[in-house]
Amino acid sequence: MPELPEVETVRRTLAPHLTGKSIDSFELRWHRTLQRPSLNDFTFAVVGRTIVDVGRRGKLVVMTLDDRSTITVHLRMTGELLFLSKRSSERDDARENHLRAIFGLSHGTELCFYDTRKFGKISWYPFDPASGFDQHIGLEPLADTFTADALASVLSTRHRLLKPLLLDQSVVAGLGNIYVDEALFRSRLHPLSIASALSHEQVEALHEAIVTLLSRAVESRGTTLRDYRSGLGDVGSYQHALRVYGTPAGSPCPECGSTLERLVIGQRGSIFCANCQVRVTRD
DNA sequence: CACTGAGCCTGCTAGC
DNA sequence: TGCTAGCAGGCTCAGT
Repeated sequence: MPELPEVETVRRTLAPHLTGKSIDSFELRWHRTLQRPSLNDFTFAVVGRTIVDVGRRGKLVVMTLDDRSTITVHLRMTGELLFLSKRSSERDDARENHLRAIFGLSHGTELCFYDTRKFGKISWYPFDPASGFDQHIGLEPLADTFTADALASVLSTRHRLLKPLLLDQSVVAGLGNIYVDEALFRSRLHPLSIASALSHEQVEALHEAIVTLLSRAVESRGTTLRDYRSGLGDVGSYQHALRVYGTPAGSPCPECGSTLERLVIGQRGSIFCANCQVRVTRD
């Protein structure tokens, strides 16, 4: 499942190939992949424009066009954005039925959006600093502005369970189930802790864990458990560095050896060590 | 404000 | 071997 490091890797691999290319055509093969606006309006807005930047905000890939409007792509669970240097002839025939959208680009290239489970979304937003695509996106964990104090200020007012709060994209952007479980394990915090009850030292440990984890995962070009590929089709390698995610409940904790537990918290499977990870509930 | 559950989807797997 | 039921997961929306 692509989270921040995977999306950042997609962005980095696509950027040199997409920047400066113009969009010659757009083909939509699954209508719900296009979130907004309508197909007619989307096509009118993007065809003929040039891509001037490929950025990222949280888990969104953000392509800025020459009129400052933006195309955003959310990969959700199984989405893949692949750049192909030879239009259609390089496509994988076996996956043709998972191909949801195709941007025909200049120089005979194309950008394909594959998405097995059809959860991924493509949107277009006109340039508008007052109501852009990122109105409800929270702190950006790899930005300079993401400090321990900034994290403390968003946690301190929230009387919510820590894990669902960290998964909330309007609070911190880019974390998903894998990196939240890993960050909580590394910072020795129990997923059922109450966010507002954390001490400043505990927030600092959590901040340090998030930043270190995401930075290293980006360096490893992301985590490939099953579907994830970069913009050029390569797998990541951070799955080898995961400490608890993907481990079956009942396995020994890699830190203390006691039994790892699994709970469903906020409708998400969660793996943790009740011995290492302290449950902070006193507010 | 915080939380829960349904819905969106398909492929994999456990169990028969 | 072949079948089915259940699970996985990010996010949105409706309801409590």
